Amino acid sequence: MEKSYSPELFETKIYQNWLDKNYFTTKPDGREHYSIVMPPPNVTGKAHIGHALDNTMQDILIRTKRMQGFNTLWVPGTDHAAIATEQVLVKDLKSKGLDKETVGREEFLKLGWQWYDKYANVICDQLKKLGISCDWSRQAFTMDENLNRAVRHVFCQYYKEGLIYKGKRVVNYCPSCKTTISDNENVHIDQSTFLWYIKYPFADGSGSVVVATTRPETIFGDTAVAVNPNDRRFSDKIGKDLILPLVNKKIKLIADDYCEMGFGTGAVKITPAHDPNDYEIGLRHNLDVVNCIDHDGKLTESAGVFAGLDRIEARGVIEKALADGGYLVKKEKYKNQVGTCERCGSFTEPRISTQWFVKMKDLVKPAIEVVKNGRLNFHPKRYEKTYLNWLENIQDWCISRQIWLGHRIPVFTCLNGHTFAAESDPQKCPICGEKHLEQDEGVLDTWFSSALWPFSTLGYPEKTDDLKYYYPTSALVTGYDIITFWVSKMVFSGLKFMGDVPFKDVVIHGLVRDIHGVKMSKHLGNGIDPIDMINKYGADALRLSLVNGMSTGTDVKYGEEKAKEAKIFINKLYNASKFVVQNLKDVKICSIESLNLREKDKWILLELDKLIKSVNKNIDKYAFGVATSNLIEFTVSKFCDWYIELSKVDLYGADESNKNKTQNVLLYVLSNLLKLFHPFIPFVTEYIYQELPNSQGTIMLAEFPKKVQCKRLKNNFDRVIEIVRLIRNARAEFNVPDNKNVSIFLHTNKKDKTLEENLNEIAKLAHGDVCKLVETEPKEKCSKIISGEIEIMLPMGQLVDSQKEKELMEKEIERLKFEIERSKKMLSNAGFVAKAPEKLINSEREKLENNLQKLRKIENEINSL
RNA sequence: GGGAGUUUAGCUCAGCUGGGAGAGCAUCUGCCUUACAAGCAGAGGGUCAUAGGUUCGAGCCCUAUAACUCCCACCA
Repeated sequence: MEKSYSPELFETKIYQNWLDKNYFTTKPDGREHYSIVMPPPNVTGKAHIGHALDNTMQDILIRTKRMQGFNTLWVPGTDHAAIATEQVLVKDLKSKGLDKETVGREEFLKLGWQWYDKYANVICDQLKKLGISCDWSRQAFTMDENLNRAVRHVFCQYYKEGLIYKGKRVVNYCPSCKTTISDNENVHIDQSTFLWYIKYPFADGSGSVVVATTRPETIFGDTAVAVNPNDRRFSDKIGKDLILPLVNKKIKLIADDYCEMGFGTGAVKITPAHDPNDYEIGLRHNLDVVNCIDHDGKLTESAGVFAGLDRIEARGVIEKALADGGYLVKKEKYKNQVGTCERCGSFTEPRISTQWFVKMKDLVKPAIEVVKNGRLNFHPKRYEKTYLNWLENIQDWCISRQIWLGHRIPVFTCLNGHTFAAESDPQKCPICGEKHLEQDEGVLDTWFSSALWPFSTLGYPEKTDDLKYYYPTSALVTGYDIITFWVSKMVFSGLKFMGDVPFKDVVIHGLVRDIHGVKMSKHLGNGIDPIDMINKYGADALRLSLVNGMSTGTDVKYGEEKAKEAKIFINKLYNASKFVVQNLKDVKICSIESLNLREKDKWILLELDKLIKSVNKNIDKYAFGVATSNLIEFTVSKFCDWYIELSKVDLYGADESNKNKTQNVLLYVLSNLLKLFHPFIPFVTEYIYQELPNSQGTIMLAEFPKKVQCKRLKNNFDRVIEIVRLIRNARAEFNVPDNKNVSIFLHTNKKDKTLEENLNEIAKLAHGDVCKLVETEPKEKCSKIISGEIEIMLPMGQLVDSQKEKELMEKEIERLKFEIERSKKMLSNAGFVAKAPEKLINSEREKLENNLQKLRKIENEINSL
């Protein structure tokens, strides 16, 4: 083994070896399956720390299950992220003085594919550095031809069943991305703005109505003013004409329940083309729909002289015009929320347009059902609420986008006006035979294809063996931010087209934030590049640092320090392993059970057994953070601090039989520990495993430990640990430095095999030149410590300050008295004695007895001083 | 407006169905002991947000309050 832990020396090599040996690829067989589909990152993106977390968690599951003997499949892939990519391409064209239209759709799509091809493997290559064990031979892309087949199949199925319709709606529109976006992608942010109070005079000159609005620039789209039907202030005026300021058009004062009497002035302007509520009101009252903002976000000709103004600039201009005309009553500060585009951040514009929709109400019912009846489980469970809440209030899904990249809507119209959907490009109209067909201009929402991911990647719509064997998948691992976007869509799609849930467990993790809890962003420059971390600390350190101590569903605060710490720990594991390996050169390997085990061996094996059970349990619960803390705690505080230190007595001693026992136990514990650690830190565990004398093949395919293969592990070794601790404490209290050896004398009235067996060990760990059991007190002046039946005597001679000794004893007496009081109080509580479990009462009585005994001994001691 | 989460040591967080408050980092002390100074040994440090309640017993359960965070929602 190399002298020190240097992941850069072996990580890449090991990964290549795994790939070469095809350890990640799999196909259906007779075993039980365990499958995961990777949430596809954007193909043009860079791996960020969130991907690292997401994929590490999946890899932990896959590696564990693989070692447990399952047929494990992990399908990797990428998403085409149409809007984002199109934006980049448009910008690129612009820099060359071109635009989409001049290039043309066909050419533009070619550019798109060039772009996708260029990036196809960038992010996946980055993810490979993490060590993830997915089946790269199945790498998918949401724009792949077979995925397109799935998309069109599903679309046509919906279409046939009347679940897809084309409709006029007010939808969110991003004037910067120039496309419709779904409600999900429309993020509301708080803004400080104003409420403008505008006077709308009655046409007959009988006064006016004042309306309050946050959007004066939409005045040109007003086709009515509404008040509440129960509002007395207006009851005699309903139905009268008003003059629309600046436009001088007549509009009606109408009554509609939507208006709240208490808000603003009680009157609200109605702009059906630019507000979903107003649109509904417009339908009820049969109002005109006037578009006053176009697809560039500029005022239309309906704004007369103001036409062509940008909607945001227009606000000030209109305000001035209104003021000049005497229409502006007042303007007051106001806080509200506005929609912004998730991608580009610009204000979205509710705009009336014709779009394609999927009817959601019925589609979603089974998706609600499976969560309620437990066929699909969220971890942690509380995220079921997010999911259910969204599905129960579902609106129809706007699936059309006005861009060119992506899956084009497979709807065609012939010259005779027949419209139909087709799975493959048709030659003629199926109704009239007309050959001249026009395809719908729009493309589908990216999520339309991602919704099919768990089965489209397995071959759908073909009924493949993969699909039969690996579907439904076992778990989906993703962030909570994507539950409504994606998880819900996969669930109803899976249920609809496969007749079963797409996965049984949804494992939710949080966002990775910076060390102060702030969301990482390019803008703030607080992002941490996972590839940097890998280069500096190794992939294992990155993985461990992301997962250790995390709890599912909660945000992770992450700083470089954590990777550093993780590397320090792995270094410790590495060094411990190096120690073991170096001392196994002459080992005669035999089964643990065949050895005549000593107390200390049983002790570490029992601890290992507890660890194995806890790791298994916590991986099953997706509590990876608990599993790693337990692993680390065992490694450092049990294996390194105690067993390895104890082992030196035998390894450097003369007794061959004891040496061999120790060697075998070391080997057994270490190889089990490595296996348990492997899903979390795959590289270093593989590296070390290959150095072990009993390793066979890769650790990846070794059996994941279920329990220690040995019975009768009960032991009393904790007593030895306790004694060592007491001696160390005493030494520290009396300022006896570690490099000064002191003899250790133990006295007990009972025969104590554990002690007899471990005298050398105690001497070694407590820095004694010798450790002896004695019948009587030695002649030297000793400091005495009581541990139950055992008296520990340390002849520290002149090092000991008897005053100090007395103080310590008094302190101990204080403590004991306090404890005794406490026990007495509890035991004299009638309620406690009557109702508490017997076990607890007994242990309390025992404690009291012990403490009383100790107290007597120490009091004797202090008196004799 | 609706919903969820958080509040425990100086910092970051564990604490599973209620039975004597934990870890890591940081701080202090001693040690270069032949796996590891990226280390070892020891120590200090907490009214478990607040107020009530249930219970023999509450960090944990119930009720209210406060602060912070997030998600959802069409109040002009």
